[in-house]
Amino acid sequence: MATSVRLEPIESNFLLNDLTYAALREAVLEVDVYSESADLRLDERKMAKQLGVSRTPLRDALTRLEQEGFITIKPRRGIFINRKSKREVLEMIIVWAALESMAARLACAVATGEDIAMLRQIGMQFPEDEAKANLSEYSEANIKFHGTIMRLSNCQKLQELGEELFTHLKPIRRRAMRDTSRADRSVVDHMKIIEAIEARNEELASDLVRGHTLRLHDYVRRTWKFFVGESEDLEAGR
Amino acid sequence: MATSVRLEPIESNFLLNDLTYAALREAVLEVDVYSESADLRLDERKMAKQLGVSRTPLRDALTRLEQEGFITIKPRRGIFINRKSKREVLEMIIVWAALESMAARLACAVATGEDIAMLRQIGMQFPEDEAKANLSEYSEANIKFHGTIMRLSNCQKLQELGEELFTHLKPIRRRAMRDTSRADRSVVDHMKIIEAIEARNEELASDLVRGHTLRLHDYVRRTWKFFVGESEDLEAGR
DNA sequence: CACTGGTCTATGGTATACCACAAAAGGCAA
DNA sequence: TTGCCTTTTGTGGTATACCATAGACCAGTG
Repeated sequence: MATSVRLEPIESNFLLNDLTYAALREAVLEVDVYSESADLRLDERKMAKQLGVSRTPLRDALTRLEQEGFITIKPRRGIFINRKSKREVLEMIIVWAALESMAARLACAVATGEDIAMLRQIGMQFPEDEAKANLSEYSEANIKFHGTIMRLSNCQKLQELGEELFTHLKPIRRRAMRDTSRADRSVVDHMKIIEAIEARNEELASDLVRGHTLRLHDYVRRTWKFFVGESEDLEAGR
Repeated sequence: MATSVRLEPIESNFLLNDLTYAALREAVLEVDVYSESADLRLDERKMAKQLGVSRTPLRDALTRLEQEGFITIKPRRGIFINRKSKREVLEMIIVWAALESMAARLACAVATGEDIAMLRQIGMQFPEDEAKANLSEYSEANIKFHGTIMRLSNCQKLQELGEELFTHLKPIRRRAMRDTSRADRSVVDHMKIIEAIEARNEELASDLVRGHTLRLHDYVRRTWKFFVGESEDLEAGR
């Protein structure tokens, strides 16, 4: 028998279309779509040259991004990064509320004690007063908190959809970050949510989560302006 | 001035990739993926020839279908139609429950009297006893009923996601159709839901809708077998 | 016969040439 | 100058040739 050497499987996901997709997606998400002057037009051939790939894998990536709703491809006209209207943002928040409140309900039923303990740990990372100070760090913990609730539901589909929504709201969050006024209230809300889940109170946990997110909805609805000329009425669910 | 005739814009969405996508999607949905013998392998070049297009628009369509989760493309291996595992189906039902219960809640707040009247009309189309008899027709009305609730929420995103889920569950519904035992219970549930929405009782409407859908979840969980060898434990949210 | 290593074939990935159409630019008559 | 028509240019769409690799196949060897 031959000598056997120890080898790890070599995993080179060297598919240009995947790499291109990843690069492009990140780039698109970085664009500050909410400045009036932002250039939302993408040049296919130019990008291909920049990335050093041909148009084919690039177009593959573009197709995916279009389907995910990040861009719009207008035949023979151009490729454009999508702005989300206020209405769309509000609707996404509503969907998020629907998903997360269901997740909280499931978490009450299926999460282990340790998982819930972890949730508490994350939620308590920043006491009320610290939250306002280190807003950026708190924001991280905040994201993690909500992500954890999704995870505790033990329902992958719920999680996936949540993450997708989250990605779409990323440019929004960047903007929301400056808003310090909401941080304190969040901390209190989170504590109550943790307690409800610890008590395995499905009804309460679900209500609290929904209420928490819908308060964000209301806040954005009342205080945010998006673009000049954008219709102010006809808002989601109102 | 020349005579001006009235002309509708000729919308020849003559983009091969779109047409290909539509055709392919329909074809894939028609495949009875739940027969053991079904051929889940797709031949790219062959399909291109059959459709009379080149591989390019076909691959575009395939990319989209893959992202929607209908197929999986394995580089240098082949293209395969996805089967949904029991777990996935159960998870989709849960997500559906989350979305529709939120929709019902919103409907209570924003739906017009006429809209609700329409909902009642759809819901009452088949009295309890008729439902079992014309199962196929009832199924149509049933779908319409739930779709209407989504619509009354006046939240497009909720609607879109619902429809997407619905499409994925299509092969499942085909199979569920034969199941007559659940029809009668549904009719009663629907009536209660209508009444709750008419009373603008958000809490109740939401609870009833969720309960209704989760009952389907439980039913599928307990009674359906998918494939031999598929794990019976580790089910969604249990 | 079992096994090893090379080779062939099928398949998805990639590059590229070309096409059709839209919009802009240019030209020309009134 | 104005309005209409032609030309040009830029864009995404499509076809196709070629490439790299997974896995089947096959032939030689012990």
